[in-house]
Amino acid sequence: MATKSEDAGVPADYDPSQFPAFAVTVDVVILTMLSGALHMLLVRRGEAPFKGMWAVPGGFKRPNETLHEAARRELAEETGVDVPTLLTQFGAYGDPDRDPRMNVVTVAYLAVLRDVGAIVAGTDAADALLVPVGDVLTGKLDLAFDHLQIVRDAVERARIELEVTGIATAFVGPTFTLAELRAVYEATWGVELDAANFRRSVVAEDGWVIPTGRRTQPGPSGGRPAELYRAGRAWKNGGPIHRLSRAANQRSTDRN
Amino acid sequence: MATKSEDAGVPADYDPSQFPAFAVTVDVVILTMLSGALHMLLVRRGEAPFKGMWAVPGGFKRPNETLHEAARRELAEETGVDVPTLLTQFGAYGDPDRDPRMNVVTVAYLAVLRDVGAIVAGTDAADALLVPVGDVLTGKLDLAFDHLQIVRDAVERARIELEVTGIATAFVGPTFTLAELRAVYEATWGVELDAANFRRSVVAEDGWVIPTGRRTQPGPSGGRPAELYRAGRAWKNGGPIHRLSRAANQRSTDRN
DNA sequence: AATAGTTCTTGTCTTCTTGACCAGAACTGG
DNA sequence: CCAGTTCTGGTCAAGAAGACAAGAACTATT
Repeated sequence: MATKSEDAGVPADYDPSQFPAFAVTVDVVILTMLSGALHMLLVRRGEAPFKGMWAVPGGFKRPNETLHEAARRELAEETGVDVPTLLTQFGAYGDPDRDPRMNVVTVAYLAVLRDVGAIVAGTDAADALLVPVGDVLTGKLDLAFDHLQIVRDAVERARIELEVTGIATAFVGPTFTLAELRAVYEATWGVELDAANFRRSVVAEDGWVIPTGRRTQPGPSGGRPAELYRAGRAWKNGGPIHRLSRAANQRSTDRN
Repeated sequence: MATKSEDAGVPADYDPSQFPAFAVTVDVVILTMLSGALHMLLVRRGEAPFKGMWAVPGGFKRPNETLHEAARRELAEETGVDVPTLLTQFGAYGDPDRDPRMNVVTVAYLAVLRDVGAIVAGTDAADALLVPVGDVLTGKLDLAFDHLQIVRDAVERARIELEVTGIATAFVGPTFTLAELRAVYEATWGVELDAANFRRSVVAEDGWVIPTGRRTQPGPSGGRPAELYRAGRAWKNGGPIHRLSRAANQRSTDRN
């Protein structure tokens, strides 16, 4: 492959058989819901470059593991969680200058967890931190390397996954109210959804959520107690809630 | 990052600072429409391993180029086309045994072209070939390395791109009939669409296709001559045609 | 030239989904 | 007991999607 040599911009002395060596790392963007807002896990770098800065957790891929195994290992090392509800590869990053030391290509994964707060605090509270995703995206908190771009892509991917796989139940606890579930969509998509219509769509999707029969204690502000549900089966494609209505679709042309 | 060492399965003597070296390659799955069916470009391998077998075109990433630049270079080397209508990264593959010689991590790109047939024939007809994607997916034609999986993922990505970006016009020529455009959807998704309803949806999406006023010559079997359109602007999210109707959505649970 | 066959285009009709909104139910606190 | 809050259930209208029929414009055949 690539045996033609007359193309412009290709150095004549370039010999593909002497391939250049790269370091390969795996970075894992860990998302979770915390008090109604989307949060992510960051770690503080202990070494140069970018020593002391916050970064997405990650590390070198080992020769005898797959990329997915490497991502799972990194996730377990950072949080102790070994079976994430969602662990998806969403991008590879290999700009020549992304690491000042050497040529590093990183493969980025998205993990969605529930109750990561307590876990993280117990594991490595000193140099790990859960921050609102908004603080990262707005630049209030700046990250090492090209990790800002990686986080941007991760969030965009999470938005898509939410729509096409209906993975919202991955964000919440083992039992949840429909209001909690709705908050996942609202925080991730930055929209407001009508509670009544949301309920109708969700329960209509047969088998996606299962009523437990129990109820919550109402919050301090009162209100009717909500019914508790647990997650049913997930969808391969097509969750119950959709971001772009057909009408809004027309108008979404002139956004961004 | 990854400074904890008490986790199970982590060799105690593992030192991340001595990172292992990988070769990084870029593979480009090139899709196009040919006589109503989805086709892809394959090249014959000239060297071991898998010498003589068909494979997805690709090659080593160079230290001073980005992954995207590498993909574009490979595409140009294989087809001579330098400005593809779509060039999207869709996956990274790094299983330890995917290349028997050494540790190779490959980053895979999807390119969608029009009129690639003539171009390819003129460039390197000897060891390049346009084959129906179906022949690859069904295993009628088997590929080197893990390229079958890469092609599977590429096609799945193309299906999604078709829906969310409305990139169908990338497959057809500079001017086209709505029947040709419909064939893109039908071939990619494996469905049949009602011609009347398709037309209605497409022209309703203001600015997506632009009528030229001209008409085609009818085919040998007669028929009313079709109006010719050219591509308008593309969509960032939400094309005019959608794969999963809400009703079909319910039933798509038990597929695959 | 008349007719049949093919393909593209236009129009109608029904069904389903979506979004908006209202009212009742079940709780809290004063 | 009452106001405030939150959840649940219902109605209603606008819009989209799919099925289908019919007309328009061409080729080929008789």
